[in-house]
Amino acid sequence: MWLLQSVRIADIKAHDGEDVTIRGWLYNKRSSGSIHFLIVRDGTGFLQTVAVRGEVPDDQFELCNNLAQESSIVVTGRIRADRRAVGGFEMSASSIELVQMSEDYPITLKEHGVDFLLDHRHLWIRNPRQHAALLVRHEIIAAAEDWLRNNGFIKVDAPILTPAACEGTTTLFETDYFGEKAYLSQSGQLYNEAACMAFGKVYCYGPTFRAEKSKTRRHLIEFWMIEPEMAYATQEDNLVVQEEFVSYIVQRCLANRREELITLERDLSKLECIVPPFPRISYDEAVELLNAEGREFEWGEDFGAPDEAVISMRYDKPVFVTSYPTKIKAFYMQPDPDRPEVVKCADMLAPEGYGEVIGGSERIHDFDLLKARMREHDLPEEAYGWYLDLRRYGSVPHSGFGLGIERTVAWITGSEHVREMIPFPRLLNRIYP
RNA sequence: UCCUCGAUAGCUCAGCGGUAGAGCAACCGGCUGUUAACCGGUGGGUCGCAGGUUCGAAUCCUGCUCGGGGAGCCA
Repeated sequence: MWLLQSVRIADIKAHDGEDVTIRGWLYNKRSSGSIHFLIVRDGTGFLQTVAVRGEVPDDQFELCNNLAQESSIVVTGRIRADRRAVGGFEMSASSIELVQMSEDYPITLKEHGVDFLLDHRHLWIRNPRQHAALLVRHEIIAAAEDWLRNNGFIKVDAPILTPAACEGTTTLFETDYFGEKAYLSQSGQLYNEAACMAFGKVYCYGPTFRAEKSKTRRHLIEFWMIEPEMAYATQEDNLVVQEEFVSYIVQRCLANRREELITLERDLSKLECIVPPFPRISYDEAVELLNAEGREFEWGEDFGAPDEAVISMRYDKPVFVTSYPTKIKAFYMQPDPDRPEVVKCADMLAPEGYGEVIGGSERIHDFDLLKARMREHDLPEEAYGWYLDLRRYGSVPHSGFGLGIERTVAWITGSEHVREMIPFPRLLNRIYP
């Protein structure tokens, strides 16, 4: 019964004046002859404990001389407010019990290189900044699921092993499925479309895999996506849902993870203004804008990262870029009936240059049109028979989108790189630890 | 795949033709209010790998390997 009896450092303020026991690890130590300052972490926070010679048993005081970083210890003592302690509270220790002595913990409090830290990711996640970012990630996922649940979406998960590509045929991880080829999922969307015809509003949350040789601060080989899909929803409905959804997530992080955002030195004013409605700009307007900025961009090309940055930097909220050319978008996107050369879609670009966090569209609901588009894209009809069925039995206009979790975490935490936004990143040529 | 930068002590780096350095970490000692504590001492390196130039290479040249940043690719 340790877990239930222990006090969590996160709740320490409620125990001012009480004797409590903390079960944790030694984050750092400062010693001064007859006094030791032990900074203990327990997974929920950090607490300075003070061990004074004479106030703890002598053998335990001597133990502190040799106590190494990340040794596991159980500390008991009285909690009291003290301005000299980071966090405003500290513990006067009465007993220090060693669980296991750590030896030569590799990650020191000084600077380290990226390669070294990634090789020690299993330990790096104990670091305060990494810890804070992953707590924000947790909040983002919880907030997203709460919003969807509260708005009538049913969680219907999609398979990871799939018989055919959801999108283009490049960049898939191939595996063997009892003698047949199978691929790791790139999106749960096609299955979501089936599910939304059964449940109305659905979502899936899971990992997706891209075998792209991308080496940028915005790309992971394995990343997580949350994908809502709605029957009888137009692209206009889709955009309203997206701005409500994303605003809720941001405001929840501000409310519940303010301390972590402060640890990460995030400028909170940049998040406080994230409320609906979000600005919208059409692809056509974006092209004009880029040319006005001197980037020589031709209609029909896809935006590169620098182009997205130019567009998003003009706004202090996420911006929707709508109506992309049909040619550069996925086969299932609904062409605009008045202008078939563009589709009813939108990418949501996060502010401050964080790039695309959402891609969404209205899907084609007409059987013949979908079949024609699949032929244009050379997709094997036999693998997509079930998908075409959805246009055969009660097809209706429907829309959906996918939110990339790690890019969203990077934006909300104000972080440089998505690799630190997931506990164990899979990167180009890196699958350890 | 392309451009670009890099690889020296456990870590972060300096040294850039004349036989290897610092800070931190480790270990020993000192200190009753530290905040990446501080002060003194000790140990620790085939200078990524393979060739070449040179009297002499961590240092210059070539190739390779690995990594960073960027581009491309990328709902």
